[in-house]
Amino acid sequence: MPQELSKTYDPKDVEQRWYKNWEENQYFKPEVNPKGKPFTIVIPPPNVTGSLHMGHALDETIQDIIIRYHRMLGDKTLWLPGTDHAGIATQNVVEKELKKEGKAKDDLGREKFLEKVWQWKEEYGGTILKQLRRLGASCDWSRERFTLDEGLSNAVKREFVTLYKEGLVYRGKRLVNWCPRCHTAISDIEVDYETKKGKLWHMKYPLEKTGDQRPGTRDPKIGIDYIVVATTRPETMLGDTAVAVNPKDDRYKHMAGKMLVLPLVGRKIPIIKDEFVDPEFGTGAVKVTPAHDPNDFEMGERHNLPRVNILTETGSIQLKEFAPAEAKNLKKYDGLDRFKARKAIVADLEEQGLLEKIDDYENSVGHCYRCKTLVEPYLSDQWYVAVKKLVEPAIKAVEEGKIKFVPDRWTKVYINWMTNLKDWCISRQLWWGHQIPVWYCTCGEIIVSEETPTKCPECGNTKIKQDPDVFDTWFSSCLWPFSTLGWPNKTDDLKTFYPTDVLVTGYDIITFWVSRMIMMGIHFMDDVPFRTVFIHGLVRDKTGKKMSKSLGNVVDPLKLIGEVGADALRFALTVLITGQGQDIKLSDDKIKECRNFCNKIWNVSRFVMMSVDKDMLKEDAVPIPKSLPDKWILSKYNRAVKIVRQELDNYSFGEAARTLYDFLWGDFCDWYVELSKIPLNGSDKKAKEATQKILVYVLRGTLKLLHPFMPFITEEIYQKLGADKTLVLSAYPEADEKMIDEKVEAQLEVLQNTIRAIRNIRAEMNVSHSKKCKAILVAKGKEAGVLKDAIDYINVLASAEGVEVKGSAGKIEQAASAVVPGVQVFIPLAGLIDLDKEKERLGKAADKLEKEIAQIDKRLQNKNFVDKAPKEAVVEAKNRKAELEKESKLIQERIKALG
RNA sequence: GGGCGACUAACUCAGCGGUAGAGUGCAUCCCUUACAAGGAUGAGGCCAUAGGUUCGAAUCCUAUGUCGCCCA
Repeated sequence: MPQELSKTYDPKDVEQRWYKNWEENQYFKPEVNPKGKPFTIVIPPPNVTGSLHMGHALDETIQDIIIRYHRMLGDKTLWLPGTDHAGIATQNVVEKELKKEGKAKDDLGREKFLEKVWQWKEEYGGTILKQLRRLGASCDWSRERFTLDEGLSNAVKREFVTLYKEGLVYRGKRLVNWCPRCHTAISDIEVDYETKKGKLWHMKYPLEKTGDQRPGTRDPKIGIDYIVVATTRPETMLGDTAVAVNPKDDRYKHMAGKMLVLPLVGRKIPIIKDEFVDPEFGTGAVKVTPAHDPNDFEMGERHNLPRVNILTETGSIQLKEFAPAEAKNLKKYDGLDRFKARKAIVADLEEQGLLEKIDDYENSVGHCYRCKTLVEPYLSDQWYVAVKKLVEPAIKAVEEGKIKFVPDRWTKVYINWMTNLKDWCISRQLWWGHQIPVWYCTCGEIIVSEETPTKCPECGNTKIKQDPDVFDTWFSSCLWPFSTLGWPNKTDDLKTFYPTDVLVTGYDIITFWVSRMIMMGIHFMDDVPFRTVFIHGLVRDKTGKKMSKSLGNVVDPLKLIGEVGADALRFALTVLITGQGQDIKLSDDKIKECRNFCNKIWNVSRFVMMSVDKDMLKEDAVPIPKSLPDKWILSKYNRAVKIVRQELDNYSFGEAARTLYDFLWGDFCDWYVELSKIPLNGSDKKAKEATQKILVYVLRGTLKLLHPFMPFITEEIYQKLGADKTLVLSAYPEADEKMIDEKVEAQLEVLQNTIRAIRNIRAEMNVSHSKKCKAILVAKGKEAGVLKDAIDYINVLASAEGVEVKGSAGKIEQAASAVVPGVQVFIPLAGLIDLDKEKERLGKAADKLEKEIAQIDKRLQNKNFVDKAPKEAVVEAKNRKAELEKESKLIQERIKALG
């Protein structure tokens, strides 16, 4: 009985139905393979505010392929899902919501605001995890975690308190990257630098008047000597506490040690000498603002300069750190935004004749990676991780191969970055996150504790105040590979699943996340967090541009899933993965190609189901091949199994997908299925039965091979074939090496070549498909044997009839002909062939052969080649030449025969 | 300024020492009882450039160019 299947594959109901089934049956729990060896991946936790974009789609598809493969290998496989609380991003989202109601977070207060965020999280936060299900991700949802969970919060407290006790975290007043819009510090790597066109202002700083003035550049208006300094940030001059020159700079030798009077402010500042100053830059003299520039900060340290913080947290001028007399001079600037202040200050300097000139200048400026606001170097109290001790073992682990980067080139990037790592600012002036477990007492005592203290242990005061800041989100996500498994508790999961096996992520967060997990994993677990890091490229649009909202080139994976199905999307992303981990250019064409592939799978399955009795569909035994095509497809199939397994083991996902595509479409559909139609429609019952069994066997095996890549369609068909359990838990096929038979493959190639030659002649001679043609095949030995057995196949596949196999050509004149290795093909076309055209066709074939022969000949005549190349290479070349010469000779004879 | 990567058919990319490949597109033919989301056939490439290593280089090395990333 033929099965009833629609003519095209429709993924819509299939995908949702199967995911529900899998989830309900808890197939994704590691416990389904209780005896297997543990295999673990933790998901790079997406932002809880996020929704699925193409980058996720690629990342999760790769992980799902690995996970499903290992599950089918019988491993005790865990893919642990979850989300990240994403401090700044989430707080921003909720603040925006509040703004719509005309409120700010300070109107609510910390507690109420946090309630709001939690509410928001409960309502909208899970979206991305639901979307992962649409993609087919086989995560163990019973183990889902969130970085602000109670357990993970405890882990962060343990982390901080331990590091504090070890002296690896400290509090310091330093310059941080400050986002005036987010009102928080951000770490060095959260700053994006952008080259922008700006100005270089040249300002005159007058020398303090003393008795023995030396000749300098005399400004007649001011009447005293001055120094010109160049700056891109004129407004920060309010905070200048020195001017620096290079000690080797002769121009300023006489001025060092003198004092200047800072314009507008009236502060007396020294001229100092520092190697850091580049004499080539500007005038060779630079203003030093220790509170507002990282380099100046360091210079300030070296020369013991005071720091004057001139900005508020929102980036406006503040006067509270100025001396009273100075503040009085500056009243007009108080509260001005930094950009307005710049204008005012430049205008005032100009008015006083202290602005020499303004040049155009390009420099790179830091922006907040979250909100793109210009970042301000800002002096404030922050907590830092002293990374030096953590970095060393983290580098060593990678150098010793305990962690392997795939592709390997990322190793260098990682080590290079780690080597230059600076201390990590971990406090953030936000509300959403893990509040820092530090309490301050009025007596000056600092209490660092996992438990919330009720009073000061020193003075007994109960009015202690917790640090209002929270931790950088990455300070919690760097624990992810073990905090999610229960750490700091010694849970069974932790024992079983740590270290995890693979981490899959894009190269953009090697620095943010991967490196920090390695540091913390080694530090707290005494073992690496994962053994392999698979780094993939980023998904770009079809022209190679980054997908972004502003460019309007974002492709929504969910929309695509709705249109073509998750399987097609997954497969498109997978086939585009390259060995070098290049960025992926996703195009509509590729998506369409993969949707068509789904359809191909669907239809060949329809064919198998229509061609095989229902009870035979269920048979799972390895079939016994009868015919040459039978042996051939089993050889090709087992070869594919072997290669795909190797490729999956080597993380060559693109290769594996392409191998399967080529096998299923190129070998199975184009050849075996077409060849199978002969025995299926023939009278030889045994041959028919063998073919049917092989069709089912190879199809079922291929579905298994494909399942990690395309879970839905494969399960749907697998079940339609009749199965008593899910494909999710079936065993991944193993190659039977005995079935791989090169001789058989070579024999079928003779058949393929012959059929292609006949088809070619027919096409060139415009013989319509419906018109059968006669064919005479001249061959000897093995080739003759193959062809004699294959006459029925040739008849059908090449639309021929009356095919003869002969030992020699004899007299054949009115015929088109072709030569393939071992076989001469003649198509008698009495009166139909155009002699000139046929000669031209043969001539072209002959030319091609001659060219190749000449090439090989050149090699063989090279004495060095014959002497030095491996013997096999020489023999191969000789054989090849002989074969080509034979073909060439036959064609030449043909041309002669045509006259 | 330092580093990394890419440059192969019209397009997107494989291949990474021994006869240049795929998909799409194009051209021609075909609605042949799995599939027109399909089948068949064909055209199309001094593998960026210049040196070098090698018997032999798209493949390894060294420069150069163009483009793209990362770090300072």
